[in-house]
Amino acid sequence: MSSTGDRPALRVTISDVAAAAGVSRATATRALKGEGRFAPETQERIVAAAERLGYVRNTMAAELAAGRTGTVGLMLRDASNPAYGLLFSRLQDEAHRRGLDLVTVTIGADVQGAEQVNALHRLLGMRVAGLIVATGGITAAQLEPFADQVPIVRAGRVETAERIHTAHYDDPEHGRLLASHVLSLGHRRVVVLSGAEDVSFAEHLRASAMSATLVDGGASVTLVSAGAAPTDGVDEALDAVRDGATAVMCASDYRQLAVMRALRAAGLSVPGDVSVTGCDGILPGADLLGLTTLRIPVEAVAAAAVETMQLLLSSDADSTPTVRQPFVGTLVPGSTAAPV
Amino acid sequence: MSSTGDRPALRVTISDVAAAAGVSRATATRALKGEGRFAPETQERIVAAAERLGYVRNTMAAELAAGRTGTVGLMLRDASNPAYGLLFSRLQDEAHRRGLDLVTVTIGADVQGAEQVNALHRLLGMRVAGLIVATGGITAAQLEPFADQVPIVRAGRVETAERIHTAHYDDPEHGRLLASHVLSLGHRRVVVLSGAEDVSFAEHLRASAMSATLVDGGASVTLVSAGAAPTDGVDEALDAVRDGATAVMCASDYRQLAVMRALRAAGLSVPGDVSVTGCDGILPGADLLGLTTLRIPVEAVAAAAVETMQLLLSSDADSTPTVRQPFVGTLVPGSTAAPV
DNA sequence: GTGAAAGCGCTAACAA
DNA sequence: TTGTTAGCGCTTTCAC
Repeated sequence: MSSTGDRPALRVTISDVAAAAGVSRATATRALKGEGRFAPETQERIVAAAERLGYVRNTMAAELAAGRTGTVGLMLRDASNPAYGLLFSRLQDEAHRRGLDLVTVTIGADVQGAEQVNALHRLLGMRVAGLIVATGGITAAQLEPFADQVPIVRAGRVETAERIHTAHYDDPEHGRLLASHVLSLGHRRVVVLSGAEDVSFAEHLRASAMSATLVDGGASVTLVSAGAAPTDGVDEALDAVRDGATAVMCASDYRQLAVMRALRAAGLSVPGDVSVTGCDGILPGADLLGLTTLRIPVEAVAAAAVETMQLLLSSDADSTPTVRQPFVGTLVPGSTAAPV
Repeated sequence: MSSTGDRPALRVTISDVAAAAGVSRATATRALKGEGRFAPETQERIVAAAERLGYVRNTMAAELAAGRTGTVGLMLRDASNPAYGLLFSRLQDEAHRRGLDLVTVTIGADVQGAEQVNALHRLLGMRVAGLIVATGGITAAQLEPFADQVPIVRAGRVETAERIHTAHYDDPEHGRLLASHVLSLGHRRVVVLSGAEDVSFAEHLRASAMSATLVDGGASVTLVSAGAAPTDGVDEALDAVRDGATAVMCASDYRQLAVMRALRAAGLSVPGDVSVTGCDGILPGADLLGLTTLRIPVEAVAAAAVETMQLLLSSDADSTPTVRQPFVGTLVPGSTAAPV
């Protein structure tokens, strides 16, 4: 970028406005913010001048001088996943409703590593007033050092670290609900298809709970722990089906779709030959496909996360005990799972 | 990172780091940035001190002092729509690939109005180096005053205003491609279901092109201009079908889903009784539903938008002619549209 | 190679 | 009611 010298038009400062209105900078500040004391007609003049000049307050300078920040930072995971996109949207709505300004940075493809820390630093560097973390990619260890500088709320994923608050999906319960449903349909030989623990912690939690519940219910379980791609592990799942399994429980709707594609390609019918379930319930059109799934409580999590943040910002954060709120979604029985 | 008792919980400034390393602030700045002159071993000491103290540079102060900003602002529309979620994701990826930092603000539910301007000001207030606008909700008139202060690239939607660059979907062409497909299947009585012009400009463009192409092809067209909700106008579309129309062309996949639900509820089969098409092609699972649609070129638009921004940032922006790049997607013939 | 000093644009006491 | 005076944390000449 070029050095000093040229004159970007955006350099309308409050001094310009003050000069144009014939007052001091301090007065201009007050009038523009509508705080403190000033004559109404002075304000009019100042506001008019500001508008005429196209003045936009320099937030950096303002917050630097004021020593505080009005915005909350949001760390988001890749929004190409509709579940995250929706969470993003709802967080934003809720923040807006509560008068909080959100600024977002997202994490690139590399699940962990420098990228994450970089994004975190970008936000912290802005001296955000609080941090909402909606990505599993960043670890508690990376977050914790900053927990006493700024309130941190994790949204979506559970968190065990002290001082980091959460509003999260009750993934184990989701797994249980789905498994109970499958059991109630009479299935006793079930494949559980999930991302590995380090690939998707949420899927891991769901799958573990599914397996446990199924086993408790007297079913035999084939656990397929796969990679991040939805198609990973699908072949193994199909093998198990050919081997006699009557149901495939997927830890996410993405995997469920992949399984259904594969089954279709293999000439197997759903739910005739095999029942299939997923989890998330966010996909538009899931109803038309008849997906058996569990709708995760995105709205509740978003609302709770923002509410908690607001609480932390207004109260003496240090004295607030760590907030941990799990939310349970609702089972969506579809036509992809039927009695055995 | 292990915890230490002496960690200063509150803001560590560069002065602290400098003091701890026994140098001046100026030296600390240089060493930390790796620019300018400094002794390697001095740098080591400074970096070590910074790490030990948990120093995070205050971006606001840094950019204020330096008089420039390294980040590009992104204005985004509600990401609960997967098409926008994906665009968001790809813009982010591309920016990262090119070493641009993106900071995002999104627009709440109110399609136009103060909210939009507020978001715009938030970004401008941060003195972002550039602006990528990925929401139709903000008008050229609102953008234009700032076009000579900061480079602006609109992503996704076409733009006619001078000085505002674009990388956008060629919606009219998309409409044409879909309509040609429907014509080629032999349909001559077609319903076109779209959001009204002020509700979704993209849908409007597509629908207009569809209608024109259909009429040119000798078909008779019933144009249903509906509200924002996908279910709006569906009843009218169904009436037209009962009246003899053999195809319903929807301006978006969301509407297509709504139509298919309604048809199913009405006991009509697709494509037996009526063919249906949509547009977007982003929905996961669209293939399983057999949706006939058009996959919009999200990746290309994102890449072009970011590339253009980078160009504008590095070149003398004022002398760069307005860049306008339309991108055409690919037709996805599905099983929802069949010969008449 | 390093430090001293002068701000960036704004806000917040405290005077006037 | 308004202006004056200090900075916020950092960068950046320009001497040393």
